[in-house]
Order: sequence, then structure tokens, then C-alpha cells
Amino acid sequence: MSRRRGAELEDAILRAAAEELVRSGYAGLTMEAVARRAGTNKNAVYRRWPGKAALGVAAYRRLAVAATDVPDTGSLRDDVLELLRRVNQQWSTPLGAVQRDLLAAAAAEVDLLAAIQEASADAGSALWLGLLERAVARGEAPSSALHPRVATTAVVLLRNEYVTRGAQTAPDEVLIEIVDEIYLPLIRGRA
Amino acid sequence: MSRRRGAELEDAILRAAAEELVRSGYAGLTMEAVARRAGTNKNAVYRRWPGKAALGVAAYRRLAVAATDVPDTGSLRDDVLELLRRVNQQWSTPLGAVQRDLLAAAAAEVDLLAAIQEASADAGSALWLGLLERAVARGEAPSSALHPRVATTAVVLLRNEYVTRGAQTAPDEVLIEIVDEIYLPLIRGRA
DNA sequence: CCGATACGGTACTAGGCGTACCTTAATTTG
DNA sequence: CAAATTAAGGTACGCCTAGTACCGTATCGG
Repeated sequence: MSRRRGAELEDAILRAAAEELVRSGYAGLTMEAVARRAGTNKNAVYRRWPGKAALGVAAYRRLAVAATDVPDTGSLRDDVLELLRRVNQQWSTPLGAVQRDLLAAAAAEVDLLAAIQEASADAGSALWLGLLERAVARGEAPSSALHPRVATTAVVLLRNEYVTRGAQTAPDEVLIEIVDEIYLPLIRGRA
Repeated sequence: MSRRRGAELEDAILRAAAEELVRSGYAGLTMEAVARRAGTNKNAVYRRWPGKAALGVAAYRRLAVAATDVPDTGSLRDDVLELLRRVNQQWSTPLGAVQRDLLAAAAAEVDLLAAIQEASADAGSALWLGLLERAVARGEAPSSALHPRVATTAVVLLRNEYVTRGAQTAPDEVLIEIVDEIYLPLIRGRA
């Protein structure tokens, strides 16, 4: 029997950790179970990651590679609402719960936080800026709306729903309210 | 020696838990230490609260009674910025860190979440709506701006800084950016 | 072929949550 | 006022999990 080493073993551990994450959530993630599922022991894990949080983040990054493609309906409102709905849907999955737990668990270590941010495309402003750029080209929005913090306001407000309400999912009415009562007025107001 | 009972003992436990909370944070809070500091044992604690999260929230509520008074400078921008600065300052204290940890720890139990919300006045929309009402009276804002979600947008964005950046405190430039680039344009745009 | 390196196995320690059980004090009730 | 009930105190658990230590052994590079 061959003994796995280096990258091969590391890969197996990450795969195992990712499976455990979706199965049991971050709270239920145990180093022991990860090692067992990977067919190894805790030593191999601790040689690579300093602790549970770091492993959790590393495993999450492998799960959250699926980048959301940006909708292009020809209407700013529809684009925003659609992207917001996709994000909401993604956050409603067990993976979204994992992300939130991880965000809380990694709050102490700044580098881990950055790693999570990097992994979740929805957090980046690129998607939202791109969407706005097309609206500007169509004359639906002023170019002064192309501002990172402005662009991501809708998704930030949605995240707040999860954080403060502990919501499993945000109802569609909330998304509509965010778009119609805040995001679009904000874009208008920056003219 | 007299043996404390009922409300008196409950009070001592809550006081002890609050002290432990500011000393060691929520992560370092242990039922054992709380009981010891209160001069009793874990039994008395568990007879009153089902677990660590519930006790933590109850203790936090006793700490966070200090309601922020709303500034009234005569200018919407100054009012908003000032209130935001006060909230930022409050969230920068150890107590703010406790609140964030608690928010994460109580994410599973909805009733606990509600209890935290209730305790932190800054989360409520009343403060922000009151501030806006005065601005409307002065003609600085349209009455259509009097909307709970709109009113609290600034503080929600600030919270996001803490959640996603793990910030100890948000720099003043961020507050200014939130006010000038988002909050005020939003108010304008709702005219 | 020979180190050096890293994996596997196992056994620990340490700490904390939550529970069980019993004794003892205070309070309520007949 | 005595008896019954309620609630504290004391203590010892069971259980789980993080993280560490040690050692034999397979693999890899030179």
C-alpha cells in the first residue's frame, strides 16, 4: 500500500474537511472527523494548518469557487434584483451558513477574514461595478454611481439581514425593498 | 451565614457574568468562572439559563442599558455623522466586541438574537427616524425619507465594516464616506 | 544505499459544557 | 409550630474536542 504525501494528502484532507463542513456545519466540524475521513490522523492536519479556523477557511475556499455570473437583462433594476436574488439563494444554502459561521470564527484573525472575502465573489465589488457600468452606458445611471461602496450597498444590506435576523433566507419582499427603496434612490441621488 | 435565593441570587449571577464578559470576552466566558465569581455553583446557573449563549445574552443586556442620546446640531449631515461616530465609538469598546461575538453565537437561536437587538439601542430604527424627522421639519429631507430601512442604512453599513473587516474600530474617513457618498445621496434620491 | 523528511498510530493532557445525585438551608403550608 | 416542599450548595462525573508528544515506518532525494 502506498502512503500519500505532500500535495496529494493535503488535497485529501481539504476534500474531507469540505465534506464535513457541508455535512455538519462549522460548529460540528472536528479535526478528528476530518482526519478520519481523509484516511489519516490529526498530525497530518496540524502540520498544515495551525487550527480549526484555518482549516475551515481553507476548506471553504475550495467549496466557494463557483463564481456567480452577472445577469444582463438590459435594465438596471432587473439586473440588480436578479443578482441580489442569486446571492440570497447562495447564502440560503448550507454553504451560506458555513460562510457566516466562518466569518464569525475568523473575526479574530485578520488574514483568515481576508481569505474568506477572497473566496466569496459576492463580497467583491467587481460584479456590482460591472453591472453599474453597463447601466451607465445605457444612460440609466450617472457615472458618479461607479463607486465601490455605493455599488455593493445592496448586498451589504442583504448580509445585514442574515447577521441581525439569523435568517435562513431573506424573503423576496426584502430584496425588492432594498432595491426600490434604497439602491435605486441612491443611484438617482448621486446624479 | 444566609443563603441567597431567587432574585437576589439571580442578580449576583448576572453581575458576575457581566464582569466575566468584559474581562474575558464571550469566548473566554465559562460557566464555572461565573458561578465561582458569584459565590455559587453551576447548578444555580443552569436552573435559570439553558446554556452559555442564553446567559451571555442576559448578562449583555444588563451591560448595554446606556441608551445613546441623539445629537441635534441643526444640520442633517452633522447629526448623522455625529450619531454614527458615537455608535462607532461604542462598538470599538470591548463591549462592542462582546456584542459581535454574541450576535454570532446566538445566530442559531432566534429568540436570543431578538434579545440582543432589543438591548442595543443603536440597532433600532427609532433613533435614526427621529433624527430624520427633524431634518424633514427643517426642509433638509423629503418626508419620503422616513422609512425604517432607509433611516438605518448608515449604521448597517458601519456594522458591515466590523463584520467583514474584523475591524477593532472603523476609521473616521469610512464614516464620512458612508455619510457623504451613500446616506445623503440616498436621502436626496428619495425626493 | 542512506539520511532526511513526513506520514501513521496511539496515547495523552487540558479544558469546558452539561448532568446527576445528594445534603442542607429557607420557605411555605397545614 | 411542625412537616412538607422548594431551592441552594457541594461534588463528582461523562463526554467531547482541541491540541501535543512520541515513536515506528514508509517514501524521497541525493
